[in-house]
Amino acid sequence: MDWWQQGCSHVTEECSVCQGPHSHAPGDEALTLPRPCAPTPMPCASDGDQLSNEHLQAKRARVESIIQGMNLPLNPLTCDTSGERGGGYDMERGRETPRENKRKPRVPRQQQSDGEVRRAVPSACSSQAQGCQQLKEQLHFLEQQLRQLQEKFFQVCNPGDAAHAQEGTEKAHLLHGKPGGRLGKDSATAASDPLKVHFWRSVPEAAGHEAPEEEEGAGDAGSLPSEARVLSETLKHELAGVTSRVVDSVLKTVWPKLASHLPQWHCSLPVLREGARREYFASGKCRKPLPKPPHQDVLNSLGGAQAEALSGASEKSPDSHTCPISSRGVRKACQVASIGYRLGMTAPGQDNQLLSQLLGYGQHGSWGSSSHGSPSAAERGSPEPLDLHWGTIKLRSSVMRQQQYPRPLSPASVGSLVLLPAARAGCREPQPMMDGALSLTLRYIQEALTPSHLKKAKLMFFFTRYPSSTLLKTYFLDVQFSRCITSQLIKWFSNFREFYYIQVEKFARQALLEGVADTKVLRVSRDSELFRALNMHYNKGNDFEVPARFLEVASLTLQEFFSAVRAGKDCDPSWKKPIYKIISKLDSDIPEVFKSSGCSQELLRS
DNA sequence: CGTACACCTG
DNA sequence: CAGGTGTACG
Repeated sequence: MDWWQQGCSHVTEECSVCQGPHSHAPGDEALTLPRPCAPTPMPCASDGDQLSNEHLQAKRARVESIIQGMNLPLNPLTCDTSGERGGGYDMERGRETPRENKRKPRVPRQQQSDGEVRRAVPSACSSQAQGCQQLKEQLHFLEQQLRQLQEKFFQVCNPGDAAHAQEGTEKAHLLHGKPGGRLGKDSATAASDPLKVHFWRSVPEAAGHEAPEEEEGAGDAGSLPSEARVLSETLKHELAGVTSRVVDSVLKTVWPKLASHLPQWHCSLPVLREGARREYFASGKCRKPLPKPPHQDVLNSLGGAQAEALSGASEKSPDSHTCPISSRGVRKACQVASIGYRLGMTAPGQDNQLLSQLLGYGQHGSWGSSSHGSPSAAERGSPEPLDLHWGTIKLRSSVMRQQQYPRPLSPASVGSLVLLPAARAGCREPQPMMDGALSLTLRYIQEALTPSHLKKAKLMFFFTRYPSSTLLKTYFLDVQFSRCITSQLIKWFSNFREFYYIQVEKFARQALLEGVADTKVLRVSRDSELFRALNMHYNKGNDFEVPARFLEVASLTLQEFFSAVRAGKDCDPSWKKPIYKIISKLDSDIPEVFKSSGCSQELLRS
């Protein structure tokens, strides 16, 4: 139906850069140790000895890699710092002045200066005591995390489990390849299939499933070949050491800030950005080839991710998080996150939250449900704060963006939108389990545009056909603007306009052919064909009440086209320009509700 | 040179 | 809807 090829909203964009590398093991680039063997094929039952030996070797190498990686000096690899760091974008905003060029006569749509940032000042209440308590919890969690990782490793050391793991990986590949897999479905499927669970969910996450394995894994350490034993001991040591170092480092770095500005401490945590995107792609909505599923084994990725997270945590480049785009070399670290794995964790909800922050994973599936020991949580459609609803989006602590301001979602305002479902309280806070102070510190800024943003943009088109980038920034507060994001949004509106003008012109010509004489009769009403076409495009679900003003604009556009064509102006190559100019002045203000960060989310649901 | 835009194309 | 291209600015 649509004039463009349907079926691929390609919402993200920012970095086509990371696509290639997805297919190979992230660990390889990030870590220095070479891997002795390529991922071994499934061992045949027969030559078990040899194979398991190789297996061990490989594993050992990987473990060493992990360790190596962890010890690596916090290399600056968090996404790029190349010239185009996010910081520069604000420069664009000076352009508030409408450019009255010929090309695009812009309407001086004065932005209510009120739109000025209202910083959500973290309540001064964040006392040190509180912060301390939180830190303690975090540390505790980290420890658990570490233990988990160790156990996981031992588990993998066990040949049986190794095969198991691989199998899981393969399954995962299939899952990845399956288009149209929606989050809900994925998590549901995962829940029903142990193997998938094994892969998709954070290791320990499936606390229910894995708990036994953990013990088993730990117990098996004794039965391991001496070689492996040594290895395990070494690993334990290293891990322990690394953890304490990291913890110390983090604390040292963060504590000062913490005292004055509690949320700040997340600033030093890098964000791996690929996860979300992969999620989105996985949903089958992108026409670009899905990023190749991970070809490395679980251990490797665990190591990579872990190392990255850790090193990143102690490195505290304020810019480290700002990698809107490209920078291939540095990207790898991020790519690690694109693999669907999650580090295991046994800790309850709050910790999941933390980890997600640490690793920057876009969480899909539902940690919440598993951490609650209730697999049905996700299925029964009572989304945990972090799950499905937020699943496809890239999460990030807005604190990391000094420019952005934490803005509590406003269900109230969302509700006032003429949208179908009422705002869900659930999406208001990311984390219920978390103690108040901490949860207050977590706000999420998406780094990529999502389908919900698209939808929102379309609705906004009813009000503005020529939004300035400034305006866009004002209305898409929940996205981290980068050059790419901005361009993409601009492009969207450009596409909207294109469609709009094409439609109007079509109907104008049609009217002409039908012998319409009086321009005045050309009115776009809610039941006119033209309106239907437009509404279908920008408001598919018809869940938004199109403002009357838009009808007027459409009418005027129609009339303009009509007269122009009738006057034979369409011979002039640029005969539309005058029309564009006129229309560009008809933008109206966009309702404040669209500023609500919850708005996008709500839109997605309808 | 970078941005924004229209136009064309897939 | 995204890419690509050519144009028109500042």
